[in-house]
Amino acid sequence: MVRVRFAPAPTGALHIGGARTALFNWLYAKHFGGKFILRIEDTDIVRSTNKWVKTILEELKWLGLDWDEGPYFQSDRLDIYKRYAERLVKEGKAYYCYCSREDLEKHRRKMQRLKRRSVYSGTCRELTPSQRKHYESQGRKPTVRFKIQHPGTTVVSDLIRGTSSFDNSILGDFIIIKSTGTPTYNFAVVVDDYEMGITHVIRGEDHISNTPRQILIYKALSVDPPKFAHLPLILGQDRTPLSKRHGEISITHYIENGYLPEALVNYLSLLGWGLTSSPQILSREELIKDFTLERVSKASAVFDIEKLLWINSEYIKRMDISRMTDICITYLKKVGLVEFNVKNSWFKEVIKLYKDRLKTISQIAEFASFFFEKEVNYSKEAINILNKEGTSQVLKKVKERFVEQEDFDVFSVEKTVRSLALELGIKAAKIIHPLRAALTGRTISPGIFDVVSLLGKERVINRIERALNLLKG
RNA sequence: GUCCCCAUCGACUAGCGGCUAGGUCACCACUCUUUCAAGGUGGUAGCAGGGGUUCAAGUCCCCUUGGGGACGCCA
Repeated sequence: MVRVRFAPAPTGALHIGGARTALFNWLYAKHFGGKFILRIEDTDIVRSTNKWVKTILEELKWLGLDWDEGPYFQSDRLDIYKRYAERLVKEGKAYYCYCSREDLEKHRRKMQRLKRRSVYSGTCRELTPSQRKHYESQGRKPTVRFKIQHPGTTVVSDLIRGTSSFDNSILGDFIIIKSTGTPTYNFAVVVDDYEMGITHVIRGEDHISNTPRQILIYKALSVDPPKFAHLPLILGQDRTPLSKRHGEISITHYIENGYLPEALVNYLSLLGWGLTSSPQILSREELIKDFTLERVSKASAVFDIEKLLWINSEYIKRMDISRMTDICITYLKKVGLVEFNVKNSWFKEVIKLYKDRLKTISQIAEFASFFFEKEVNYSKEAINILNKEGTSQVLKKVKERFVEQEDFDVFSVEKTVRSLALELGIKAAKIIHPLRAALTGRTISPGIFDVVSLLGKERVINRIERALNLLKG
């Protein structure tokens, strides 16, 4: 049975990279009918907060990455780590270290100055009982360090990158329990992954150099390590690791700005992974069916918002119109553009006009505002069109026709405008452009006959009158 | 600095010794058209460089270059 986990630290919102890691774990579990476990790694007491835990859970739920077990919290499991650490000390595989942070920092700086790799010097490796007693009497709180066996080599085999070996001497005796009694990342992960029966550790490439340390802990504990798979990193446009500098990277931002979860999932799945036949739009089911770690690429991938936007627009185009309408109404209410009692059937017609034009749901507010606002705001370009010679004559004529007209459906409106153009001996465009400017305040809109029809007789006439007044003044 | 990893169009990728190096986004042109999108058609663009191995190298090996990661009582 495949058991995988996603283990975020609640020190910030879920970001693009974390979401991708979660997604790949989730896909792997689903593909093999295994379990996806959520574990919160909150051993950094200072930076971890409950607020972020809540945010991360919400973001995962929005993405549809439901977990089968958890969330487990490492902060609830401190006794377990302590027990394992004590066992290692008893077996001579770990030891208490009384070195102060200052001493360690000094050593680190010295090694840096000498351009040497900084590894723990092993000062406390062979303390005698009386030395320990002496330190204890000074009130020093020890850390627990893992004893690295060297000489020796540790081989890491990775499902994505094959094997690579590390000389143990570069590892250094690392801390597994902090002086506060909480475990460090490397130790807690191993204990948890073992206790939780994790079979595959799928995580970011930045963890690759932690892996030999973790393997040595598994060995010391006399248990088999899980299989490892390190995913390539996600980079920004400048090929440095994706961060806030590159723009919005929190999932919350994408939730709030009109992206669809299935679109984001689809895009994320394509970052560092691809099919032989390369369709780009893949449903959740197709992803689950086709996902394998063998197809994950080794090279890091650049996050491309343009492609995400394209995928999002594809999902918008394919979306059921009723659902689309609901989502848009919810969004427009949120930004205060529409009242709470909007007429759904009318609204649906408006949304239909924009379905093929939106890249994000939030663009509806920008593109269609003139449908919802009482007063039209005229853009500079629209005013230019209105100011063209003969415009007011044309607008007056159209207005007259509209006043007389009973039916305001799209066909009737189009017929009216086109026959007027014929009568006046001008091109329909000569009427359409001023009309658009007058009704929408813009030079860009969906088809003008749809706009006229949906705006309705009263508003259309009012707006034309207002535009005419504007021209006089 | 040391260790580890990586390298196909601007971006994501297909390719697992024999392809005119394929697809998608973006870009450009044309088309449709009342504007803007969407749609349709076509196009520009790539194997980082150098050595090997082989009848044959984008594909295997080595070196160089470039990029990244790690070197915390962060995870």
